[in-house]
Amino acid sequence: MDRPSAQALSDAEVDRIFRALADATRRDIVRRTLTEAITVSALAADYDMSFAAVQKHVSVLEAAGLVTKQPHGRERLVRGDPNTIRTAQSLLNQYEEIWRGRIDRLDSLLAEDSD
Amino acid sequence: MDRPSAQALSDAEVDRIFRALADATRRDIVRRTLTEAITVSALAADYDMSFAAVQKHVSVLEAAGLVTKQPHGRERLVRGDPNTIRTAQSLLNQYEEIWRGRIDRLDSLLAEDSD
DNA sequence: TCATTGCACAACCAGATGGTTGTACATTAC
DNA sequence: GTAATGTACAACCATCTGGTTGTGCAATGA
Repeated sequence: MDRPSAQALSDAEVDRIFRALADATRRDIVRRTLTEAITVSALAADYDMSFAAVQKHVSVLEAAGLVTKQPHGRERLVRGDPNTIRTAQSLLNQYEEIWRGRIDRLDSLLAEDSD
Repeated sequence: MDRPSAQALSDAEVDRIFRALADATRRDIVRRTLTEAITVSALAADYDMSFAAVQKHVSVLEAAGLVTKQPHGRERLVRGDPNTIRTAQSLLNQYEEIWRGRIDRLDSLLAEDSD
């Protein structure tokens, strides 16, 4: 089995998820916002780059579905989305299963041989 | 627990792994080479791009550790590396655990309240 | 031997990425 | 009311990315 399974993602969506994860600052933002919602400016305060740069990182994460942004007065609360993380996990699981499938095939080959 | 755990990867290494996965052609190459070793030219035959382009994709995957290239006469056998897949999985697991940790903390808060 | 095949590598190009600064605007604080 | 804060967004820039073509060379096949 493969999990309740995310409904067929397009290549572009998968691209966006992995690409969003391929940056240390963005991974850090995900990490921090998984435990609690944090405003963009509170996030930005901890990185050695401009507010606008952090804003861009957040928007890349948002486009990938890894975080959501919720308006709260003039602030925007950023929260990590565990569902998209699980989507990525299940994608990687598929590769591992393909690999395990190969092993199974080798096994049955051996079984045939010993017939 | 977290798996036998990959030995501390640098940010750059993690970047490379996720970046390599953020391209549909490269994901397809990984998929195909997990079940059997395939030469670069055999891989290239199935994509609508030049041999050199596929060569580049393979080298991105190789730099990320997602495939290995083994010389075999004038050919190069490409095989997917399940270990690096598992490394990526365990990275994603960490995020899920962080999220679960948040839940646990909420639970203990509730527990305190009911004291 | 010599043509063909498989690969490596360099140069080049358009477009994406990751950063910057600057401007504008809504919300909150004083 | 006015200043300060938090965000959005555009323009700009250097570098990276993903493709191309072309050249060279080693291994294989005829």
